[in-house]
Amino acid sequence: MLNYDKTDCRKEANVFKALGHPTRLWIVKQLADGEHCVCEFVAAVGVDFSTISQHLAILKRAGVITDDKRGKSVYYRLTCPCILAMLDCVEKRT
Amino acid sequence: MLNYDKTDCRKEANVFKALGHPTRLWIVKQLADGEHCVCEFVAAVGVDFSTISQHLAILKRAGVITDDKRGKSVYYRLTCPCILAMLDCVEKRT
DNA sequence: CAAACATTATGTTATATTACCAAATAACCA
DNA sequence: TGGTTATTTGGTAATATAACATAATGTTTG
Repeated sequence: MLNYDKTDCRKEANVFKALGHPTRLWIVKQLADGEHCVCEFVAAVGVDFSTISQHLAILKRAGVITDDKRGKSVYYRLTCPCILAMLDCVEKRT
Repeated sequence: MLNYDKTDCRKEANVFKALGHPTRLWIVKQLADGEHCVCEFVAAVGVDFSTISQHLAILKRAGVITDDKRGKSVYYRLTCPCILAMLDCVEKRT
């Protein structure tokens, strides 16, 4: 007999939700090879600084990425390599 | 230099988006051990048949699950075991 | 074939997300 | 210090999603 607890999967679902946006997923993929700065993302994606910043905040809140302020710039990187395995899994099926 | 193609990650992001809802993620977890029928989910979650069916359709469209009609019921199962590795990765970090 | 059951589709409303702008904050340099 | 660059925050409008009720479709079984 299956048993559902509403609060059970909320936090975990949030990680997937964070990855569930084309721009955010792209950002995560770029971080696979190493850290990047916010301005690089802004230049490549071609949206407002604030939009990228908001996407980064969502990924950070979900625990997928972490940041590091050096000089004038903020650099982001993945918190854990298993994220990459997840990407591989999804790439294989699409 | 980073390069962003808008259509690039859309389909892959859709897989994550499908998993990014508490009820849908719970459903996927239940399928980890083997197939289940729609009516089992409805009974456990306590929402409308149509709501569960809609969630299942989203997961199916994303390619995460597949269905199999036998007798009066429709049984769902995961399309690929690597989904489970993704769940493990996320569980470890939450 | 028709009744009964299981699932899907449609329309609607409440809520959540997205992206932009403008303003605030922070770090460096002249 | 004052100016410039890099980033975050808050407000807002357009769009997307979620959940429900109800209607429609499809299958099995009598």
